[in-house]
Amino acid sequence: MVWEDELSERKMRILKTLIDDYIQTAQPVGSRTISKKHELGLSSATIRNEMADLEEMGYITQPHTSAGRVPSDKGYRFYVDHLIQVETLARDEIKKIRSAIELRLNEIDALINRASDIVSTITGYTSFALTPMLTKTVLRTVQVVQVDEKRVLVIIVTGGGVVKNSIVRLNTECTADNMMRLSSFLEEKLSGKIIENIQIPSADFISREIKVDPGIVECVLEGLNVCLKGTEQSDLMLHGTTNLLNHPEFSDLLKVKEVLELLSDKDIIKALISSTMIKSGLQVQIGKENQLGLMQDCSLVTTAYGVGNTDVGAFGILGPTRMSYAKVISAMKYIQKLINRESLRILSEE
Amino acid sequence: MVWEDELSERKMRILKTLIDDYIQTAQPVGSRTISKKHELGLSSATIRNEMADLEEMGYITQPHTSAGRVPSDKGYRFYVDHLIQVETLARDEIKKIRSAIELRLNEIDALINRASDIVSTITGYTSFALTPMLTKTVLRTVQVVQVDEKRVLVIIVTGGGVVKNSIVRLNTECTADNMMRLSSFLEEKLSGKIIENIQIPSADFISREIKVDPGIVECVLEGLNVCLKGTEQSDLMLHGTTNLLNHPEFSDLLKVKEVLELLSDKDIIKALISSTMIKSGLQVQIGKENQLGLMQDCSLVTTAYGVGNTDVGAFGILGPTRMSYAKVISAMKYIQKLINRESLRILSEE
DNA sequence: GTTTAGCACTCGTTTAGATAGAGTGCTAAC
DNA sequence: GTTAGCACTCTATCTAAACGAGTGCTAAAC
Repeated sequence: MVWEDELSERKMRILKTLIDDYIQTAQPVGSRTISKKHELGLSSATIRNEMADLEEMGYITQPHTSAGRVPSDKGYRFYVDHLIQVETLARDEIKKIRSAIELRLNEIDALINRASDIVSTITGYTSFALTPMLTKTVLRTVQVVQVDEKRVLVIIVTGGGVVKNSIVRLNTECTADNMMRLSSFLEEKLSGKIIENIQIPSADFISREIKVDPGIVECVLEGLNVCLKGTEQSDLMLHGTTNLLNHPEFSDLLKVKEVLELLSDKDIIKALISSTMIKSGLQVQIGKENQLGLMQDCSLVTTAYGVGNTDVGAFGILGPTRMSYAKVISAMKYIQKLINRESLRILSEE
Repeated sequence: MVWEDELSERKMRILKTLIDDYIQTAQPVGSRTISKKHELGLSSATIRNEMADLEEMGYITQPHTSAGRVPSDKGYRFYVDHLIQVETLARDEIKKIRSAIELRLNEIDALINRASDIVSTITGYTSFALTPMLTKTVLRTVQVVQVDEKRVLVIIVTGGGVVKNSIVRLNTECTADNMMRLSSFLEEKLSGKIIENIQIPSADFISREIKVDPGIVECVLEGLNVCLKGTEQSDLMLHGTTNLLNHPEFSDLLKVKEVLELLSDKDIIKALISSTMIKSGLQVQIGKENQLGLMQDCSLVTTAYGVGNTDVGAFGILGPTRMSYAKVISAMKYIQKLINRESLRILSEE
């Protein structure tokens, strides 16, 4: 096995040209094509020799003897790590993105939804987004509201204007006055705190403090807990699922079905994305690098977004291994920057 | 053109046999197949004659000269209206349905979601459901809650335990006391009423009545309106989208893409279903009978569900024209009955 | 030593023609 | 009215041949 450093300048140029061409055409690329279409000033024979080397090193492969070469996962990896030149987005693409993001939406979920949508239409692949975990934002308000004699509604408003609520059934009746006292007690003790740091006082303590039946307090706290738990779950959004079908690698119906079925299982996709959130910054998973056996012909480009220095969610795009990495990466980076800015505005106090 | 009444007993039997067979095999059915596989006691030649008649009358067609016959839309229509024998569900299917529906979910949306899911797995087609319009249920509670100096949260709880909320920004600061008065005023005036009958009092009137700045009242009422509007919108749920791909009529990738794209446009599907909600009871739209050009090879079986006598939502299944109507219809009827019963429990006062 | 032209060879793809088979309509007999 | 028989039609499948893109190797040129 030869070291990557030993890839000569020329080999790298040839590899890049080959991958660029393959990304465009989806057809195995021959030596003649490379020497003709792209001005390297080399004959096809020379390129043939170099390609034989590249194949031996594992960067490219031959589908069969008399076909051109196709990049391997290792080839793509090298391409993404060293050869890619970041594309600048077209002016109208930038405009599209900006106008979509800068609509001054007041809900963070809507913002993320929109961002995911735009990134899928611009790249032409499938995009997904994980709405933010709100556990790192502040709790703005807690309120307990009576619905009828035996049911109350617990509501919290988090930073980002996201509202979570939960209806709980009490085992004994409760007066409006009691509820009010409980409500303002919780409001006073909890609002303004970072959600994940919140320690809910014990039901007994509260009960003594404000003279409300402990059973009732217990139930309400349970509802509150559900609300707080709700801030941990983030929703998955998908856009442009059918974009996959535009690419020849999905011309096999069986494969299409497999992938679409996989995509409709939100839990799997969530797990897949969450796992990439550990490292921050943009990440590219090429082919078999991702965990899912069924998606070995796909690549995943993901990035976390956040507020200040804390990542709260992630989004990314899914496409065939032969994807236009340059374009995808540049679009993602740009959108991520905008999201970070906007979410800062929404999630932190204005 | 011959009248439908003139279809002889024997022609009807042949038509039914043909459609039954075609539904199973998806292959054009020949005269020999009919005479052999199914005991009509007639030779293929006789059946050929009858089939020629049926073709002339428009119930069946020939894809090409030397192929068997295939039911036309008209044929399916006659089949559904007159020939179908309602299938009884298998015992384990009934069990599946019952245990899914009778989980005693407390939110109507979750119930509908589950029902839609189960109907898609049982039939093997794609199912969709429109969550109920809640405008005909009572408003249980209205509450106005202060989030910070300049923002308040308006919350309503409807019958069925569905909570809608809206955050509004005030143009002037507001005291907690004012909010409280406004909140209890609205609660007193509006709660207990059927939502669609609610007439919101004018801001001026309320302002005079409880001595709160009219600008503030105005803003809050706007939020309230958003909440009430929210009860009119029903959500669309889809299940088993990829089931479509199991059927040979969707072996063409282009068609698959078209249909999937159509399905991902929720507004179009909503409109499609809503239009069938006008008539109550189970409805079957066969082939070109539906409005959407792209879905001319599909059939739609829909039914409204409701509480008591008022329909509040709809659900249904989408499959190829060659679908197993008997099975679908029996499953749908059964589930509809269960939903009606359950939703009555959830939506009306207990 | 590197590059290139030339050539034989491989192997998948396309094309055309032949074949098989399913199904029909019609006629004549039952 | 029903059925057996037969000629005919048309599609789907199979086969073989031609095609062509691309390679590796060798020997000559730079």
